[in-house]
Amino acid sequence: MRDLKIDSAAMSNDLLAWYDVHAREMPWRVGPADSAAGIRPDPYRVWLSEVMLQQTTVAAVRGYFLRFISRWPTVLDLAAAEDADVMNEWAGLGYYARARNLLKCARTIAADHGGNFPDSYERLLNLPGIGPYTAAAIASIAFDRPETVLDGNVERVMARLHDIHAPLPDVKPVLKERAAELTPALRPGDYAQAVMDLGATICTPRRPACGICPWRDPCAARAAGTAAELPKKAPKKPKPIRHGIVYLAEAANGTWLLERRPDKGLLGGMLGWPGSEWNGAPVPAPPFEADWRELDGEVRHTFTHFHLILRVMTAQLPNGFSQKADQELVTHRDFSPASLPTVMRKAFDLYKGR
DNA sequence: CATCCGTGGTT
DNA sequence: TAACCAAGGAT
Repeated sequence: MRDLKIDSAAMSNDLLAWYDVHAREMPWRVGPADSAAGIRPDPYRVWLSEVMLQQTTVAAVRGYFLRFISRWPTVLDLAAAEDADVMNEWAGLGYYARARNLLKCARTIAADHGGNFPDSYERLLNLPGIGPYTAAAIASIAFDRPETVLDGNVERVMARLHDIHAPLPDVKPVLKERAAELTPALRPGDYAQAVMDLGATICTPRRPACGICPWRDPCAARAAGTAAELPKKAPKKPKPIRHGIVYLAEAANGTWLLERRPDKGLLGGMLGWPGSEWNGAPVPAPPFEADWRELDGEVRHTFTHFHLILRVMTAQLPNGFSQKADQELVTHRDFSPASLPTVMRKAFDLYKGR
């Protein structure tokens, strides 16, 4: 097996040359020309975008990022925000622990770091919501430090470049080593984004465009004809089907009864409809006694580790209803389906379209 | 360390 | 349509 170390400088140069021409435009990104001239992006924007991009596509993030930046232009603005405002703005993006940790992190930056992000991998790693990937991404992209990012793109590119057939996630440390060998001392931030752009646009999961890849010559999987089947992954567990019942109660004046879910667990910290537990055989749990009517149809939604089928009940919210601790009466004026997690919005859509 | 944690687009 | 996939982190 040839030693890629010998060619690593040439390879990173080839990739950067490709990136100089093909870098994708993103609202949080400083283009390669400006970056090469020494202009760094705002660390706040890099951090915000990287957290939003965790397990999430660029297309889905773009609008959320622009709305957050518009509403909270600096990390100090975000640190001073109300919890509910941030959670409402995050609604629909998923993985809601990210939003809770985002606020924790912003407040830590404000209280302990004078409003400035630390510029080293180690100190970034200590902040809530920042793991190995995000710490390396911020250190390299915002501060141009030669840290190695390892995300799904980089894993795929390295597995193919070296024709590694051992399955993820066990092989991850090996891929990290291979990636580190290629990380250049010059323009490491651009390099990090270049590898990820390469994975997103050319070295794609299916049907990689090997013919136009800047690394087509050194790629071992291309030579072996195995690129499309890499990286190998451990088989996934089947998703069970769970059932639940939600209760939509609207008062005559248009006020809705909602519940703020506990911070931990599924949809933690988000607003939702009162309802049963979600399991094999849900026990009805109406929030008040009434003549509940079941809507035709059902809500189907798939979470990370289970499928959910919801029955939707409706009744009129009585005048003078006194809510419990975690319940909220949201007036017609304040009610916005967009501030609900998607499964809850689906239940509302079923009601609206009845 | 295995499990938990969303969502929308693509194939 | 069911499965796969995406700029992962916390516990």
